[in-house]
Amino acid sequence: MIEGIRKIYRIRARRPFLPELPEVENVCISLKKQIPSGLELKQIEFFRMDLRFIIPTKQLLGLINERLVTIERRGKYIIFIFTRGIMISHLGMTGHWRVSQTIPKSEKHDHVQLQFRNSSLYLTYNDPRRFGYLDFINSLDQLKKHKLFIHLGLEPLSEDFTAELLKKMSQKSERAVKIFLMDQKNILGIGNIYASEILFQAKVKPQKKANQLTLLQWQKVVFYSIKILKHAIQLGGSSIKDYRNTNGQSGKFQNQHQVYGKKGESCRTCSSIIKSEVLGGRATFWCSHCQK
DNA sequence: CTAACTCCCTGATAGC
DNA sequence: TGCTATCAGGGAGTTA
Repeated sequence: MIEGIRKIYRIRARRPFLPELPEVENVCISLKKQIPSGLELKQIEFFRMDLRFIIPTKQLLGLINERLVTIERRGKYIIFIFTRGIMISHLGMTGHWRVSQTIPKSEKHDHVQLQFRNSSLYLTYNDPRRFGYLDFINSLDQLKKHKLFIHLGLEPLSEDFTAELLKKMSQKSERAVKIFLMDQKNILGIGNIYASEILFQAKVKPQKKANQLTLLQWQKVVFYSIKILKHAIQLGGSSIKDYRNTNGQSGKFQNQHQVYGKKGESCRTCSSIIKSEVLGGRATFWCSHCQK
């Protein structure tokens, strides 16, 4: 029993912060709260340029003296819209932004720092694994043509996200439905954790081929995608409000996991043992009794 | 065209 | 105590 508890704590402590749609949404919400629109960018400092891609430093420096208009999310991307020019941020696996009201104490893996005028507000990008990246574009029109955005799929919290459309999109796909869900060309923002959780609630086995799901099963996938993502946004929103003091690692959503990271534990619905398997190179968890 | 595989990177962990 | 090997994961790039 005690060994079981120890095991759970070990897994929780080890679990990294994985920015999927709800986490990125919360980052955007807290950034918007802390950085009032209209602030003018005073300075950008680059401590290193080699993230996932080389940061276009010259172009980003062009944002100096521009005012921040707003911050938006597209899938897992954060879009900082300035009066002239846009900064795109992807957090990869371990990226996070922190806001401080005073000169920030430098931390290991800080890569970029923005300073705003007349408020001594600082925005620092930290990313240990450097899977994240920053880019620059001139306007929102260019966003649609951006090579990283041109193939992006459905926003799951939009009206386009319907079972009928998913069924149509998956008609020819022989891939496992979990891989289909995680493919950003199909749906935005669903990562490894939420894919397992959504399929558990929808009672669909992750290995089932995407083109073999019935309309009813797609309806369940859509319903629980929206429900779980919204729920996770709410929980993250409540736990991340002291965002500037944290590095984003403290969300409450992980306490809601039914299957992810629970290999060998009992299913909360039927008490069967949760199974685990690597699918498409990613750890996958499911209940073979509940999910067909 | 689709799908599968490889690789990038660091910190946590296991094994010795 | 410290060393080395292994692994996780988003997703672009490469190969089949």
